[in-house]
Amino acid sequence: MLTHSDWRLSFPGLDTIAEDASRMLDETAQVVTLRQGAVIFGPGSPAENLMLLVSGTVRVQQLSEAGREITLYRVHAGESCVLTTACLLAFEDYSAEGIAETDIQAILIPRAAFDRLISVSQEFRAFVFAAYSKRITDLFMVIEEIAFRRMDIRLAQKLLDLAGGQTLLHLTHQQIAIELGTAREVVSRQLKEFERREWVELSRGTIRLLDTERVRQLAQTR
Amino acid sequence: MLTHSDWRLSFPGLDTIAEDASRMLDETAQVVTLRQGAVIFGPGSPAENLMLLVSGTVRVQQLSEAGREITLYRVHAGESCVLTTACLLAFEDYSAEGIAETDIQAILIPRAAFDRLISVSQEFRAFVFAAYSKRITDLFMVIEEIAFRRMDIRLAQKLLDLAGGQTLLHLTHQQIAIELGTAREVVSRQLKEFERREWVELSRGTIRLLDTERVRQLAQTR
DNA sequence: TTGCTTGTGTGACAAACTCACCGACAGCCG
DNA sequence: CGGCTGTCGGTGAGTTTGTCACACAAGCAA
Repeated sequence: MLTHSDWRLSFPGLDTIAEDASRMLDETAQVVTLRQGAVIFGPGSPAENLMLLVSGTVRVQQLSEAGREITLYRVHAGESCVLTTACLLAFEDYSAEGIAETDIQAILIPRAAFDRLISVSQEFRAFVFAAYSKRITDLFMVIEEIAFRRMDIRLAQKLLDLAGGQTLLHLTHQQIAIELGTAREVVSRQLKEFERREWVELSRGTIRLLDTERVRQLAQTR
Repeated sequence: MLTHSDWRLSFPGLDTIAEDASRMLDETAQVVTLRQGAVIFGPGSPAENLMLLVSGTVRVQQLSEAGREITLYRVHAGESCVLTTACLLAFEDYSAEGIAETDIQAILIPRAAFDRLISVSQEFRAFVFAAYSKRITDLFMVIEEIAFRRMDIRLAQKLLDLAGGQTLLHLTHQQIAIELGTAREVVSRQLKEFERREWVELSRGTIRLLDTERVRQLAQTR
């Protein structure tokens, strides 16, 4: 008997959930679609739901008072935006914000249902805490990177990440600067240096990777 | 009827816990005492318990491969070390480590009991998620600071924090550098500058605050 | 005393950030 | 087509922060 909720199959850990909890999920979860650029949560608009991302990606970023930004992590399809749940249950406001990087499809589980599910289902608890664990270690990595790693290495790494196997990147230097939490000029200068070494080719709004191997070597430098 | 477990009174949120959960806490929780300097969790020794700190403080720090360190946050009496619980349930290893900064007394709640309590008690859930919320916002603040704030401002702030109302600080420059995730020389130079301005008086292993007001003014600069 | 460990001071240089400004490019509109 | 406008990228100059190397001072023990 197949329900309309086969979306659950794409969330490792939720597919094996017990019968009663499963029904509860089906009854309370609602599917939503959001356009690229939509602000999912942020200062002033606290999260009211646990969000499970079915398709698309969400970028979570931190804003500084001076107007600078840094990308903390991304939520991909099959993952959940759990950090909001802490605030979801603790009623505390967030200083970070989540933005739909593409059009997205997501499942929303309201606060009350989340609490009930946590209570009822061991599998759901495991799912939630595993997601927590991943996010928190992500945050630790971000801290380690900005505190201890050189910009050129971080930039090389980020280029590879954002390229995702492709060789063509459609990004402005400013966008990359936000990814790394640095200034646009720093990115421009580093990219120019990479271009001098013939690792990349630059043109307005795009970066072409010419020598992925060299870039990877730099990225893996400790 | 007073049980041996009045420690619970010092944990806001656990004092009002329901009868059955309360009993479960009493039965499974064990009190431990640890000496200053003890490593509570860290790479290689994953946390096996939720820890509630009755007295003393725990410093949680991140180590870099290059051997540098940064203090992420502190757990004080009446707080819990929840971030370990994520890993506790998700079985994932930690890249940070927790160190007893003083002799400490703590309550340990084993993994299985933690899971049961989460399931059974709404109050316990609220307690845990509130603790999560606080830690995560702490981490966000750390990220904002190291990414965007000037060292002199951060140093001023840290001096006030560590002084805690006193005017005498027994710390080496190296220890402060670890707090801020920077190099010892940077701290030395900044402190020397503060001394030239007659905000502090330096001597081997101690710092005396002379003009707390000026230091506070700098710390509050945006 | 002498020697050892640990903590601090400092100069020189490299990396990163800030500020100011300029020119190049794309899109749009007359 | 030409000119306007907003965005994007390049660059020099000055400051802050991080790195390296080393010198010196304070405390402690033999």
